[in-house]
Amino acid sequence: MRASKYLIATLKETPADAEVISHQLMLRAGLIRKLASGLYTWLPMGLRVLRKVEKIVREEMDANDGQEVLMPVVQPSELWEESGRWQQYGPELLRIEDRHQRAFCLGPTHEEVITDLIRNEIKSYKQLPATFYQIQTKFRDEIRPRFGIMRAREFTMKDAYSFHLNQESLQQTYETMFDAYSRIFSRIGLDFRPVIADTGSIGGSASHEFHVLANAGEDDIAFSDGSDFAANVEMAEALAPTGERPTASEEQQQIATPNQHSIEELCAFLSVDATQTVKTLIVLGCHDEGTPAPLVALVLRGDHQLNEIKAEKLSEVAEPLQLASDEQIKNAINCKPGSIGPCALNNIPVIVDRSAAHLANFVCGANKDGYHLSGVNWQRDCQIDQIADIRNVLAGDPSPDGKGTLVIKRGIEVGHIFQLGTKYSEALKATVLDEDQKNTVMTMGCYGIGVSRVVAAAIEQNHDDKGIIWPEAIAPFQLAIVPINMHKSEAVREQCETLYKSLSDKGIEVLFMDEEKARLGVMLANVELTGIPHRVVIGDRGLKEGKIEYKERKQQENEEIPLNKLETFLENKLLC
RNA sequence: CGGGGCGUAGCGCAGUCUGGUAGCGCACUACACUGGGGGUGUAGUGGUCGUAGGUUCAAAUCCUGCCGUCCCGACCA
Repeated sequence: MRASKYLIATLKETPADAEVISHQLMLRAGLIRKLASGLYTWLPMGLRVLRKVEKIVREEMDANDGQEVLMPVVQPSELWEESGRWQQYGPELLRIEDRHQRAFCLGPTHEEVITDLIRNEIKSYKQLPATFYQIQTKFRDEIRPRFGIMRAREFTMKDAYSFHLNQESLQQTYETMFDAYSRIFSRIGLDFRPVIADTGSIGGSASHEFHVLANAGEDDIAFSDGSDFAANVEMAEALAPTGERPTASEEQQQIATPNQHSIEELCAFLSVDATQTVKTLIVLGCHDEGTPAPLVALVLRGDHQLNEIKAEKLSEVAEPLQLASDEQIKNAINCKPGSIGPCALNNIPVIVDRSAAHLANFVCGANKDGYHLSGVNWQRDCQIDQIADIRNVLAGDPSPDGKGTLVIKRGIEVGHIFQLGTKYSEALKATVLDEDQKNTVMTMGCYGIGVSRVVAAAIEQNHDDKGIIWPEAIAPFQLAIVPINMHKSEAVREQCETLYKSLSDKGIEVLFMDEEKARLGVMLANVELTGIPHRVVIGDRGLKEGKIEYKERKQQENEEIPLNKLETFLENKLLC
């Protein structure tokens, strides 16, 4: 490609509304432009990168018996009514009407459509297992689109769905996909980790996320330093403290604590450590529609944070988790939220986190405004109805597999695989005839990759103060040819043209900075900003000495390559 | 959904408090000089000041509504 015929839309200054580095660099390098909140146009340079990611994903899916299809973005509401998600999904599902006032939505995911297709097309167990995938535009009306392409409303996703006669078959394909995903992200050149994950709104049982480790990530990932355990913090189990609970040695006392509400304030006021305190959260319990919600108390050690996902999974707790209002608390306990404790809560069930349950002689609210209790002990002073794991793990906690301690890092979720089971096949009655001529509901898996998000994640992980440093596998171009004073030197022009033609003919993707009179500094800055992995600078001075200057984007130093060996040198570097 | 910021040329911003000719830098066009890391000069192109209404002789500027956009929060217990 010749730069003179290519839109190199680089910006000198960082657009004011870009917060994270990948968003800034994608705008500055001229990969994307914003159309509206969460909606982006891919410019030529950016689209080349996106297509390369797609190509790698496609190759690995094809290599594992994935069959590519392409489903519509617009989907009829009837299918979503059938699966129950028309009600469940909430405002993230963008609903629209056609001219006949028929309801449709823009597809945020395609379980319904693929299941509908397959129930009509696959009738026999002999056709199973089968995996179908597409690389396609998804739309999710996010509460808060942010970080550019990282959390956009419209984005490119690879979604795959597998169909099976039974769980064993699903398990096999799940493992195949797990390996395929690992190969995909390795080939792209990312530092990633597969982690145990929650299934969220897609539903199902087993699930892994693939995370690219980067500070801009929106998820916390817990790793063991002593094994390969890795899980999303949402899912990482917090083990019960070992050993016996210390014995009760203090008497319970009521202390006046005027205007001390938060754990921090309280600890400072009483000079106690947060680990010797207990906080009590009042949430709504499970209830039938129309009846008033009962209350449930969740008790945590003062320095711990409630894990909403874990709490929601308790049968006593309403899903989604909802904190009781100040008024509900006032009515039931007759105090403000800042003074609640687990003692004498009348009929409110008390669910205690494992760590909090292990405390003795602790401090908690007195259920009376302006007072706390000290020297409190379980059983002696207050009841435990249930002990459960309801907190987030912290760095330094023991690993749930018993080996090592946990470290917490930020991750960008780029892939997610699920064992769906029969959630959708049952709802949509997707069955096949099995060996015994019985109708059997198919078992399903689904597998997603945020293709456009991968591009942003790659930049988060690979950049410096000059711009992007693309992994070779997804760089928009492999090599940039930068001439010096080409309009004044026929020799330079000839050398550049020859090299450009020869390498291009061999299939190497070359960007030839052929613009007349372009200044060297500008060209080099653009080549660096756009992250092209290799470059040669060709000028009269070097030609006279029979040398060409070569530099790799990720290296600091130039190399001098003898002119007569240049082509071989570059072919060795760039031809796979 | 709650809170806050911002909206003036493609980008980055000043001007708004205290109403009176629409500004600066980058980019872009032409020419000249320069020519091994975003160079210099001269001359230019480009703006319904987000939008609707109000106050006023006069509104980018004051008032009101709306829209857009970005950030933070949604755990005092």
